[in-house]
Amino acid sequence: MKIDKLCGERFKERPSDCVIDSHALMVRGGYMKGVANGIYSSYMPLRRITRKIENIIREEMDAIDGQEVQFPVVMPASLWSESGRYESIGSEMARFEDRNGTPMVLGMTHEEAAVHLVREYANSYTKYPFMIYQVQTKFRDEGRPRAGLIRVREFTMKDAYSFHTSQEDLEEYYQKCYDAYNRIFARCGIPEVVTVKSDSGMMGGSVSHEYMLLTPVGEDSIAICSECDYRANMEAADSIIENDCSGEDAPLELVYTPDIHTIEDICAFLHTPLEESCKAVIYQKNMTDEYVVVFIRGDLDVNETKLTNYLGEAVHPGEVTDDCGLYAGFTGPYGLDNEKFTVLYDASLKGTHNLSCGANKPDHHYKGLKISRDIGDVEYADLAKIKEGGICPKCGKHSITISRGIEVGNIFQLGTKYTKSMGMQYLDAEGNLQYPIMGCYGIGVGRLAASVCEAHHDDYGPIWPMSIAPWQVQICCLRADDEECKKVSDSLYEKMNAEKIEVLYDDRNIRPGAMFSDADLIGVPVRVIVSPRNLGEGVCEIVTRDKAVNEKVAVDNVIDFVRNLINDRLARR
RNA sequence: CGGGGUGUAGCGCAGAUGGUAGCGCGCUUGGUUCGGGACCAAGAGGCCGUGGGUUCAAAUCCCGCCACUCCGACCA
Repeated sequence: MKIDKLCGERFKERPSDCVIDSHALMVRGGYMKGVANGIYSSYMPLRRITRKIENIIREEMDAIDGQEVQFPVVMPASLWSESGRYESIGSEMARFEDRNGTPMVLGMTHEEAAVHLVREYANSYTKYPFMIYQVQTKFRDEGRPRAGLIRVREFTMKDAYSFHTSQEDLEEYYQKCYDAYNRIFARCGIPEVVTVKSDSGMMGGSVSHEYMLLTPVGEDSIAICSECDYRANMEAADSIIENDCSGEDAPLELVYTPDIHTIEDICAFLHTPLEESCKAVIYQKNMTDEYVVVFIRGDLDVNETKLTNYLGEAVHPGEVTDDCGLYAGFTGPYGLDNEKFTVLYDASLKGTHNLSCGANKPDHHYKGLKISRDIGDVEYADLAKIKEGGICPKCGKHSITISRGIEVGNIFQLGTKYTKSMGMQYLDAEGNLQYPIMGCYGIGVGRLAASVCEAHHDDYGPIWPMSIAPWQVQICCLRADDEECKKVSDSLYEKMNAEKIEVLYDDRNIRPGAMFSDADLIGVPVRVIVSPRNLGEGVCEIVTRDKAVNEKVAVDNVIDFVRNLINDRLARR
């Protein structure tokens, strides 16, 4: 490919609306162009990168006996009604009618399609286990796309679905997939990706892991133990709290606290630590608007995902009205009408005493609350967000740190949620009807490309690893108007093409500075610089984008040198 | 969904107190240059997001839409 015909503009100024570097560089480098909010077209460099990523994924999926298939982008709503998700998923699923008025959807994930594809075929235990996968476009009408390719509405995803006749078999395969994913990310140039335990969300199922690239620009928060190997998504991280209950129990005492609403203010007013307070956080159930009051230690926050999972239904922050029976800023456990509201206690309140809390009437709080004495036996649930410096659920030390990460892939043990709801069954060896157990496994291709860029770039552009670089070599003919320089460059270009070396050739008559800047933005790993100055010594200069190599090589040896460099880097994993 | 911001040339932006549009980059032509985004000269390129209103006169003031974007919520 010659660069003067390469579609896409490269430019100097950082676009003002790009927050993260990978986004800015991929726009500046002519990789992509926004079409609408969260929808992009790719130019050739990005397409070559994503194609290489897809092929790495295919190799690894095939290596664990995956079968590549393809599901449709457009599906009838009825298919999604079978699993119940046509009703349960919100506006992130695009819905429309075809010309006959039949409700249709755009695929945002393909569990239903996967079950549909194999449910008649896989009617005997002899056909299990198996895994099918596809690489395809998905559309999710996200409320808030952001950060270039990190969060978009339309994207390419590899999604895989495995089917098993026992939980043990699923777990064995899950582990294979777990390892395959690690190989994929390492081969794409980001071996530093870590796995974390995660919440399964709307996918259902129990065990799941997310593959995270740790970076401050990531949009997920992850709890990581600095002492052991515990890592979990904030949503899934168990919060463990130890309370010191030594000292005298104070009596319950009503205090007049005019115009004091927040728990911080009350503790300051009463000169008590935040840890000795009981905060009320009020939610409403999405379906019924019924109030849910969560009591939690004053220094902690409620994890809404845990709350949703505990209740089995979604909630939103509650709106406290004048006549609802709750007093904003003065809600507390003592004297609260348990019949009228769903009242929950976070485990952080277990074994506490001398708590400050609301008194369920305006301008008053209690101090000296001891739940076991003043309220009685209550059930405690883990509803709190883990916090920085918190206790590690695995090793028990105060060693939790919170990091940010980009989720580049995930794997789920789905169980029988879809096979049951969609009536997929097989006959086991004893002739009994059984529901197969499923796993599913996803990787966002574009997000992975952006993540590699985010992890490996400098001020001048991306530094693509050889395995996914848009081209392997770039020839910079520094003086296209110099006969000898042009002749040598042309000949190198021809030879590389003949040798199937992926080469981008720049023989434009532009100044060296501009040429190097463009090359930096395209991020090709190996650069061959041909100039009158070098040719005067009978050499070309070979440098790598990552600055590891910078050598003068005799013109006749350039091809060999480059080929070895490429092979070395491809062999590295 | 809540709260901000911005829409003026391909890109980045300027256009106080209303008077029919300008700068830098990029693009075209010619010339001089040539190892980290050169210089000179001459050009091309705009329904000022959109619909209303106020006014003799609106990019500018008022109202409504739309789009993009940032922070937060939500998010297989």
